[in-house]
Amino acid sequence: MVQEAPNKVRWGELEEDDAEDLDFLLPPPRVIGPDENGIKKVIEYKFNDDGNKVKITTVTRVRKLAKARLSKRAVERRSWPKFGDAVHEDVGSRLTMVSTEEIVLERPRAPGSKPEESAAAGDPLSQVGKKGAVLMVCRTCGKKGDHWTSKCPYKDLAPQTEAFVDKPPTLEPTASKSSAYVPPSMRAGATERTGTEMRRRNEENSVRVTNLSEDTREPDLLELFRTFGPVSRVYVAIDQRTGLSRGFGFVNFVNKEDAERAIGKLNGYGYDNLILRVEWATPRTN
DNA sequence: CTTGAGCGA
Repeated sequence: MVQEAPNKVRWGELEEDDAEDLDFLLPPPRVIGPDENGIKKVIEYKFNDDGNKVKITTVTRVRKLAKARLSKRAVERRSWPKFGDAVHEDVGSRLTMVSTEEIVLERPRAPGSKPEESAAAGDPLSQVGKKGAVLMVCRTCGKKGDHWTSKCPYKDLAPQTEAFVDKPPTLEPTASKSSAYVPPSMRAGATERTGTEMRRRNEENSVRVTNLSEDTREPDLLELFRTFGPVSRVYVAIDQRTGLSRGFGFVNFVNKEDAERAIGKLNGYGYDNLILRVEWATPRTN
């Protein structure tokens, strides 16, 4: 007869899978080292298949190579105190953490914000749409109520820096305080020229270039034509589907004489193993 | 063979 103590473990009844549950009965594993020579000892205890307690000592040698790979600075950093969000962390020895702080980026006119807040009170353009008076504002010359950007008489003109040097705007006494933009045609000394004349002149200075090689781009055309005088625009027709050049383009000159000379010199000119055709362009049909 | 794309009421 065997008297059973209530909590006594009966080895024979143990399932194999439950064996690990008894690990708490074993002494805790001990780690010794690594010492000067890189020798590290791990002593742990296990139950063997017969249910007997055994002591297992594992001796390993810490690879010197890994030690050598650490830079002096890296070793130094290990003794630093933690900082940032990692201060409250005790995971491993990590010094830093990815910050979870939220940083809000300000966008001008973010969706949902009130546009009125950003509009200056004294800005005349802020009144656009309120009174319904000024609706057309040209983005090229800034003229209000006159024309859209697409119809601007100055849109094909090259930036004329010399115009400001040669003819500084003579402001009328009443307007002397304001620094309002004065279009070149309104300035003192400007030659008499109506808007329609300017428009027509610039359309007519448009030169058509055909028989371009496939890989000719706008910068190439500009390089070729700018030797004759200031160029206000270059355009190479691109096939939207293939992205390749369609073999023709346009060059607009500021001065008609330059365009004439370019036509005379470059028509029949060999360019990229093709013979260029350069002639006046007929106005675009809209 | 061959004459342009795309913005706002």
